[in-house]
Amino acid sequence: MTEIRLPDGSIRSFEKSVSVMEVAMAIGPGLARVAIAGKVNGKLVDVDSLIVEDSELSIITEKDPEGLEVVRHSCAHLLAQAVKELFPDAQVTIGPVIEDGFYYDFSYQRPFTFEDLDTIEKRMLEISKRDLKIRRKILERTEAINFFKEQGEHYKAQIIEAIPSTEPLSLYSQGDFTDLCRGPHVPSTAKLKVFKLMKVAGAYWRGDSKNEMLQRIYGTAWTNKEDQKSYLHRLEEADKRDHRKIAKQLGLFHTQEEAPGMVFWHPKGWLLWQQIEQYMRDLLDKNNYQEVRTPQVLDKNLWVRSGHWENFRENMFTTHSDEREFAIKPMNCPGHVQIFNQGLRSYRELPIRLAEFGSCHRNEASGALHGIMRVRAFTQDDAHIFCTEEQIQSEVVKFIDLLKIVYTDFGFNELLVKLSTRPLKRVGSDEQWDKSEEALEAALGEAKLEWELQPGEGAFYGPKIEFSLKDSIGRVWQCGTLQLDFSMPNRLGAEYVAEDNTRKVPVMLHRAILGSLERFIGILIENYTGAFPVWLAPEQVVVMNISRGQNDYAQSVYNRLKQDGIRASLDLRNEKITYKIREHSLQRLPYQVIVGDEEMNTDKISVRNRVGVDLGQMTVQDFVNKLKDEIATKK
RNA sequence: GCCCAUGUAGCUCAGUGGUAGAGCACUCCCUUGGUAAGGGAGAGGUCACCAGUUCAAUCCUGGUCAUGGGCUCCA
Repeated sequence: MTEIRLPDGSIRSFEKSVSVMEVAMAIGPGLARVAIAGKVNGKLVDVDSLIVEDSELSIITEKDPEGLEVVRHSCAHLLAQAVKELFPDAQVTIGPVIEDGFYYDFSYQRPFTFEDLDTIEKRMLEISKRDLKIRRKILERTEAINFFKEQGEHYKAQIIEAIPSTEPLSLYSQGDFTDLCRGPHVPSTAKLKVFKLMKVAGAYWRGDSKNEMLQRIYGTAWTNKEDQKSYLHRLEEADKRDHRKIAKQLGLFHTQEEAPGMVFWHPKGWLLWQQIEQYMRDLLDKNNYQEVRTPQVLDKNLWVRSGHWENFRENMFTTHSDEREFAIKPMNCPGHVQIFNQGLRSYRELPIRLAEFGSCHRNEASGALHGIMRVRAFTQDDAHIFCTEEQIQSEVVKFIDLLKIVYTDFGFNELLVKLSTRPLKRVGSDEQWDKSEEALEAALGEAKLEWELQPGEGAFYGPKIEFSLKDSIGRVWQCGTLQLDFSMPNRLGAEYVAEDNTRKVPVMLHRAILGSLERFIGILIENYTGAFPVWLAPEQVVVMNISRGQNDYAQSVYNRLKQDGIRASLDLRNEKITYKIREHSLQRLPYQVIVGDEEMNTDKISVRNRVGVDLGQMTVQDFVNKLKDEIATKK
């Protein structure tokens, strides 16, 4: 007797062992038709796998998130099969599920082309139509290795050798194609109908640049056409938001060959930057930070002492003068410690919070650069808090409070938190790491945040908390960070006089809310598609005349707006009003002010907003009040 | 850094082994027009850079630089 408990709580009994599919049949033929996999006691299995003891079972269909994953995984196999049929010399390696799809890495003598992708995709459809049953079997280790070696699949053999001998080795076959795989898979290739190959790219075997470069084919897969369509649509929408494209259209900044990874900020882009910087400056001041400024170039010796020379050297630009070697700062922390070190500090002064809009340079790999999201010269909203161990928790909590305010003000309402612990390459003793990791956990608890653990992802000098935000189309961006450092203050000789008159080393918290201003602005551009809220918009209002007769009046309106601190511009060009409206609309200006004879005669203005709504006539003062209200509330 | 793709006017992009074209933008002229493109004329390019092949290279070949997509989501 085998008792199967279903998700609705009902129990079905079977004479003996029963397969997932048999249970589905027993429930109903409709369910059996759409069954893709089963979840037995929380573990995903194939539909033909046998249940030998009393278990909890849910039948997984296309409607379940797990079902979609299984479909994607099977699509990866379908891709591999198609490639093997078309290019028998290609060796298969791995083919996992990723967000929105899957990929498969192949070893092949030449890169795949877009034409190949087309051919492969057609073959995949064809194989899908063949309705090949997908079958699982378990093999002995040596048997499996020999099987793949005979097939010339040396990567697969390597993979097996790396699998712990305690685990069973399962193989999946569909037609003539067999792949090593943990599974589960859909019961037949016919279940795979909605997929699309997206791109080819090089990828190192096991992600290590010392290994062979494999050919990776990316695909997307869905359980129905509508989902795929909406996914492709989302990609298009994201593409429209591309900060590089919008920045060009709006004249915010540019980059050029002579300065790879560095940004030329244009007047409008710099205005946007300044809004953000000034906003942060005010907030930091209110929260008892003190702003400082430290040198760009510092003697190599200091970087040796700080540990950067050993741990970060490959990312540092260096220079020299006479016989001395210098490095351009990749981080602000050593500089801030130098300020802390001036004079004898008392515990009474702590915490000391030193902030800097610190301009840093890091020599990122050329292939890592990306628009202004990943650059070599960037500015952080950086600060270092020097405090006692007892103060850590409250400082972390205060920081989190501040960070929440900032994200909300910029229009981001969802916060994701990760705690990263000690990496392999690190400085400091294990005791220090224990202590610092515990302190961060405690603070997160106090701030009542949900968080995720990332073991081994900490900085070399301490554990860290990473704060990510979600943008208007659901993309996640990691921006804020808080890193605990028990090590650098000691290395750089920072100390204070404690209450008991002994000398103690302060704890240092590295922290940023926006991260890199460059990247944050990139995120803002994409989040708002360049249509910034009034408080951020580089140009808030344009004043336009209908015709020449109102030139002086338009000029006076413009002057009044400027007097009131509104970022206005004046467009008196000899063009039709429709033409001007179109141009400024494309520039995403929040408001357009139109003045013709009517307005001139009544000393009013006509106001039009960004989405084309005519707000009617009003006085300049009323308009200014409206704008000031929107600026103050950051709408 | 590595793999692939791309680099033509300010922008977006066509195009060809015989030294290049469109639209928009720009300049000038006409037009002074009430809520997303009025009309005309003109100017503008060492076809990323450096070599090579060729009678001839923007186009073919090689290299360099830059940009874009990937490169720790392990059977």
